[in-house]
Amino acid sequence: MAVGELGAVPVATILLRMAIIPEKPSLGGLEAKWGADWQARGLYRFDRTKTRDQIYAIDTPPPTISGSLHLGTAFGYIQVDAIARFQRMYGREVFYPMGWDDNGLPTERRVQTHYGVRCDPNVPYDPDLAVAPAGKNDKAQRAISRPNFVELCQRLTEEFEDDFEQQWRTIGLSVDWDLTYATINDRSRRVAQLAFLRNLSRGEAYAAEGPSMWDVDFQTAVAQAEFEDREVNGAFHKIAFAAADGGDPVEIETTRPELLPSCVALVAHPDDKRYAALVGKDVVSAVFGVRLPVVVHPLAEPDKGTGIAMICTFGDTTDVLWWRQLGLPLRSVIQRDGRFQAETPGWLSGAGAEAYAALAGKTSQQARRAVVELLREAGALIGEPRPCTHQVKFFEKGDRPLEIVTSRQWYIRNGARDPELRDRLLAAGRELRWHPDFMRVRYEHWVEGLNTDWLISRQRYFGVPFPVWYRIDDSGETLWDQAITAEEAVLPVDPQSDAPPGYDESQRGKPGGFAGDPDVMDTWATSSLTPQITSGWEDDPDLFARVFPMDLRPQGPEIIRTWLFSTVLRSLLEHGVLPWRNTSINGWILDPDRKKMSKSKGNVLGPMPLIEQFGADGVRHWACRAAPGTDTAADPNQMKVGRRLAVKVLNASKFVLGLGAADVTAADIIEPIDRAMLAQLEAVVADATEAFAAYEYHRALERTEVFFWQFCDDYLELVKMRAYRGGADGRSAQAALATALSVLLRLFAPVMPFVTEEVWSWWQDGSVHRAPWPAASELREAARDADPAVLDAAGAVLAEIRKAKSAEQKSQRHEVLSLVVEDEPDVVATLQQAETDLRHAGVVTDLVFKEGNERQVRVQLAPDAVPA
RNA sequence: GGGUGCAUAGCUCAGCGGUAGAGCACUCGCCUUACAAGCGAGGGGCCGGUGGUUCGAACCCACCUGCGCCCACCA
Repeated sequence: MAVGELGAVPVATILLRMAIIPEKPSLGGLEAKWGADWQARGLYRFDRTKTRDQIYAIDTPPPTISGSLHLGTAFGYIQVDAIARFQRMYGREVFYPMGWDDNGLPTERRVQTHYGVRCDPNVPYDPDLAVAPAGKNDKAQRAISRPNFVELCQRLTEEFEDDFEQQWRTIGLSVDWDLTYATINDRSRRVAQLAFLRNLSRGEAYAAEGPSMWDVDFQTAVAQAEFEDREVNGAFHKIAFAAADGGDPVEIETTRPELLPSCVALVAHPDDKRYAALVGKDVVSAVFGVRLPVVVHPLAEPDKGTGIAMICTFGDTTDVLWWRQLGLPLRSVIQRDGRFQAETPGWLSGAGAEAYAALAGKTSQQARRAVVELLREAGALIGEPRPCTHQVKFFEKGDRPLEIVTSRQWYIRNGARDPELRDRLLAAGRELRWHPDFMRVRYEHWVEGLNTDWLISRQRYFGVPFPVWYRIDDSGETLWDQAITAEEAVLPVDPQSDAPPGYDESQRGKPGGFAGDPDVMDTWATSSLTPQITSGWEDDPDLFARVFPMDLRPQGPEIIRTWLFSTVLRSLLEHGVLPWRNTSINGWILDPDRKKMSKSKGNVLGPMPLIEQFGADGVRHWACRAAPGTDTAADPNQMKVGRRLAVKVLNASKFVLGLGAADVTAADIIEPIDRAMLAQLEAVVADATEAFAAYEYHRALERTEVFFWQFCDDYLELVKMRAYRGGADGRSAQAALATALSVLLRLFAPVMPFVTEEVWSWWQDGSVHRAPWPAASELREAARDADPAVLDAAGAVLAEIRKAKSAEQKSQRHEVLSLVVEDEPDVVATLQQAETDLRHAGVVTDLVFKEGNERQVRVQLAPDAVPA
């Protein structure tokens, strides 16, 4: 990308117009003032006449709609906004939509607690249902119909969406609010169903009956990406199995004795000599008396437990693997509600069947105690259970361990069982540009570690339904393998209320009729399509051609395996290309104790109170000081820094623009120190531009900020008097100051949009956010042949003068009677070019330069005035 | 168990092969015609540990320690 060659300002352009400066400039109220102005002007509205090469398209993460905006969320979005603002000023038309992730479980949960209701699909729809927010002590949840429940979900999310939009505007996000979408709206449901049907027709999506991880509280299947391990207390139980041929009993250890009735085999490692003689023989399970084979498998670990384990259907995912590979029978007893089935399983009889009566209807926990008691009575429990802690899989939003339940579910192929697809996904990960680059390996490890296809169906209510129905044969049996799919043109559909093609509603649930698919899609099955949703895929081909594939996907590190991965997958399957060229991964926000902020820890800081205190620019500055992917402490002390900078911008601008000369031009810049300052600024522009273009907004800010403080402390102090005085050399300072101010405001604009816009409005037409990004060429002419050392050398001498005054505890306006500066000849020659400014800035009466070997500055202060 | 990132001043972080930096906090000054929500000056560091590469290491390599995050088949 060519850097810094846009928008050169002709030399003769008038730099300093009449400025209208408020009496007392202040940061107060800038968010409201400019937020409303930008909205009224449509400043960030996307211009869709631009072509793909002129456009910069961002696939903004749709935040989950919750009660209040989290500082960590704001942190990431601010960084992206700085990039968006840079790209816009740099000449790209920015496609910057915002979405709301409002489908799925979090919303259902909120509706349940907010209104005190629960969804019961058997309850009829009530068009006049009146609900009010539940009181604190309302424990009972009223059962309402699915359509009523979904309506409440939509009502609640709309309230939150308005609130969120207001907060984002206050933070200064430059998104185009006309492009807002929600993951549950018609467009999103249409895209999700359309993409699913395409996957289905190409064989990439399929339904299968089989064991899957199941949350017994939510009563839904969950996907691999949503598991998490938690440490729980458990115990090893040593259990004896009798040998069927009357030989020695076999001892196994298990943390889940309640699964004993589900045991289908014992397994040992093929090389384990201890059990070699047993293999191929049968054993009999304790208490339940079921005859079971002893089998071998390489995944059995000789050093775990007793080295021989029981295989149950199903205790963990290894059981599933063994069950599949060894062709074992299915003996599940745990139902979808997490309880042991009421009827006695068919494989139990006699004493085993009697024993089962003690388990029927119980939860896993209750059944465990019952089984331990039965084992103890039967003398099959060897010793007492040994307490231990171990990792158990939970649904990340769940409270009880996941069970494995057999059910019919929808899947999308993700490379877990397809090496060719896996390789394509890995290649895509290498092609994508990651910021920072080390985040790439998280993606690679996830793809390499996948072991099941992506389970996309959920047995929930508020989500995108599968656009599928099933025939019911004449005997009333639902034919699950005979799916009727919706026609693309009519999407979105709800198979619970719409009839499939060729049927009418009266045939629902009847022999010879149809049944709608009862499930909804996992939220990621929709949000993996955000590029397609926003870019008008299939419905607006003109827009699609202009923005897809997009430029940037910003997001958090924890959802690389879900959102990022699934978006790449869907795009690869549907379009054969990456959905975007770059991804930027933000870091975590930690509280000042270095712990990750989370609601459960109660250490969450809201961004709005901080904006009250430090201004949006202050909070934005804090966020933009952090490198992409780097964790940052939420330290209000650091936000003071940004606020201070914003105030400084205000005051320095007031000084420069208050000089009042209306007609200076770049041709007026003649003084060496003025040209030196602009030469240094030229380098700043080049560096900042390069950094921004490489997604290193923090480097751009740092470089600009360091320059700006030096500009204020040294250059501005040195030339102040000359600028006040006017005349040819005064005009030089005025022109240089105006030039620098214009450039600096634009360099700061992406990070601090409010204060820069405020100052810009004092003396420029239009918005700073649509002004051209400063180009090095703007400064090159004025800075030609400059010696940048003049400014540094003069600044160093000024520092010596200040030091002397400080040491004597005198004011900086105190007169210096005599200043003698000795240095090497070329340095002296350089310094002489700034002599007048040095005299004025230091209040020096007598200044002498001497040539010598090393720097020596002698400062003699005037005596205190005798009080009159 | 594997992977990955971090470890520099009291705090938050830059620096990533050539004499230790910034901001905050702290100390001492200063009403100075942009700014007292300001300005100036100052104190403060065996750059986590141990080895190695190099003329030279905060920086490169190896190992170790501590913290965070991601993943793993968890009997």
